[in-house]
Amino acid sequence: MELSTVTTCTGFHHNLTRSKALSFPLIPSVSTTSSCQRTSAAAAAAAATTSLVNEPCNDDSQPATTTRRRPKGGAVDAQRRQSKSYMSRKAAILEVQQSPHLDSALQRLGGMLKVQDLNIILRNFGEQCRWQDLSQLFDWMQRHNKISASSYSSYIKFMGTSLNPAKALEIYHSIPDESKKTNVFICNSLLRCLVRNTKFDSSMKFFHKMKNNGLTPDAITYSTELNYNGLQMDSIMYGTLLAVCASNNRCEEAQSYFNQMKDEGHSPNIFHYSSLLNAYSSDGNYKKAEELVQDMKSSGLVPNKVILTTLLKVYVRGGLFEKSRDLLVELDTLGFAKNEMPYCLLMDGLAKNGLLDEARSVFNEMKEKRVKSGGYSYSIMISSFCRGGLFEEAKELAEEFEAKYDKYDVVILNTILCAYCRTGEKESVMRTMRKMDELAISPDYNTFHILIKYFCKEKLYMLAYQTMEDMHRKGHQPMEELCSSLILHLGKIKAHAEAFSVYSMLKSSKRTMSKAFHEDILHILIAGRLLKDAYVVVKDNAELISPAAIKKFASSFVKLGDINLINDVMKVIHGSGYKIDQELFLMAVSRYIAEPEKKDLLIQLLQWMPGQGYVVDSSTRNLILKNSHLFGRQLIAEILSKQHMTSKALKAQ
DNA sequence: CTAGGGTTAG
Repeated sequence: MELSTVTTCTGFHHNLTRSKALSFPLIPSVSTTSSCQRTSAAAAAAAATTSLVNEPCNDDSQPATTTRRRPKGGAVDAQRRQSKSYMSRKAAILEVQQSPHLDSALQRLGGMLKVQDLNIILRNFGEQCRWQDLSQLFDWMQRHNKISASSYSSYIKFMGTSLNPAKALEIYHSIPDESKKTNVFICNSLLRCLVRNTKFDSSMKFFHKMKNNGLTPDAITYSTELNYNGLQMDSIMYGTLLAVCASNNRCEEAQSYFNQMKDEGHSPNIFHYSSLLNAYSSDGNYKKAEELVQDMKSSGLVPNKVILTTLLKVYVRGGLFEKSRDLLVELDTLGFAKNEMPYCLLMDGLAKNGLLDEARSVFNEMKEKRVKSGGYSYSIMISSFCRGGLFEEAKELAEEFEAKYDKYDVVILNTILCAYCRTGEKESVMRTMRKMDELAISPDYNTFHILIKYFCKEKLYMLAYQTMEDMHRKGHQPMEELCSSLILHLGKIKAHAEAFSVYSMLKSSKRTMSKAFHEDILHILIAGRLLKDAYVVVKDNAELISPAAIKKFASSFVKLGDINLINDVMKVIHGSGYKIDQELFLMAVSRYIAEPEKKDLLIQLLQWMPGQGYVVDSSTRNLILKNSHLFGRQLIAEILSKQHMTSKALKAQ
């Protein structure tokens, strides 16, 4: 019955893919390829890639001097001499690195070492986190004037990793050579150090908990470019730092850098004010924001479009919609509201505070004024309508957007896709997916999420499953709720292996998993007779599974599972605290009697039992005795008598 | 060369 859904689903799947030769990476490969075939193909591809990648590595592992350059004639001698000096320096490098008394080692060997040799040692100390030695060596290098730009760069970099930005700044300011101060490597190192150190929760600053937000490359790029131009290093670097803090909601750090730069005698420019203002927007701190704008005005700077728009953002985030509206009017009068940005800020804020009607009227007002839109406002309104449950209106707006504009990115496509999915416009959903494919816009986490939810709603569970597989392959981690509902549906349509695959995807991701999850998949695996997988689930999560489910699993496994694993299963469930009952022992014994060539396993089971406090009951005992010729009468008699003694001892207690 | 906007979430 329920399998008909799968057929429908495959049909739809065909419809979906037939229209074009598809590069759309989201659409699962045609149903003739089973998931496991695809997996092995992927594995083969991966293996091929690996071997390609590894080959040059093998070459590299050969001794470089013998296979690489082979100088001819007189060059050989020169190289030999060079090598000789290099060899002795190399030995000295090692000795300094390994010496327990760094100072005396430097006194003895420092003289023969070149700056680049000392840099090697410096980097070695840094990589080994030998901060004490690192500072000591750097000190020595400074004092003996054996120092290069590369030394500064490395040292500052390691001050970043050892979470000492203050020291890094101190060193940077102590550089005597002006040209070194604008050296691109040194500046990048310093910036990296500072940026890294702003990623710490301000309250936890001294506890050094790293957070990753991927902003470093931008900062490095900025710093690289600005160094080539050699302009106003400090001021601009502070600008970058403030921007980084602001966009990471690091209000306090932004504040402290702002103060620090003032302390150092730099007067903040409009960029610095703007970034700090933006930092205040994250918690809607309008009091501080207004103070800052006042401060800025009294320093002689006139608020420009960016400042006023950012202030609007502060008001919106603070939920001050009266002030926001007034400011928008002001922006408009000043000619600063010619594009949609300030309207977007307000609309989004209104809608997210449940004021959908007001958001709509701002949107209409904006359209009446013929304000230029790049599609952002549509994106905001369509998703707001979806959030508010106004799916028809969302769909109409999506259609309006498609009719009016021809500019797409992954966000607007996700937004309209969501609108069409919520209203169940199958044709429009497919058209949007095709559009994504044609425009070579690759689906992201949200695209997958929207589609999987849609396929589930349409009861196209296999399609939902294939989409989730794709999602997983692309490295996105699906949400637990989505996985759990899909797993239950796959179980119901008897797609047991697929359900288990979804379970495995979630398990391999870093997401948390609710306790009930393991038991849910266990029931599905038992129903699908996938008992080996069920065994793995039980083995790994026995303490999270109820005794009732363990019992169900155990009796299924002992009855129908791999006979070679029955004893292992017994040990695992016993080990988890489950008390094995007589029924289960009887079942196991019956399996072994039916397959006498597994007699060793029966013997092992019977020998294992007394140690765990188990003995067979009389009916199982009789069954064994009746068949003892299959197993060796003598041995059986011995084992059973031992069990009998254990039983007596247990009763006596 | 440093500043401001949107997509999920039952």
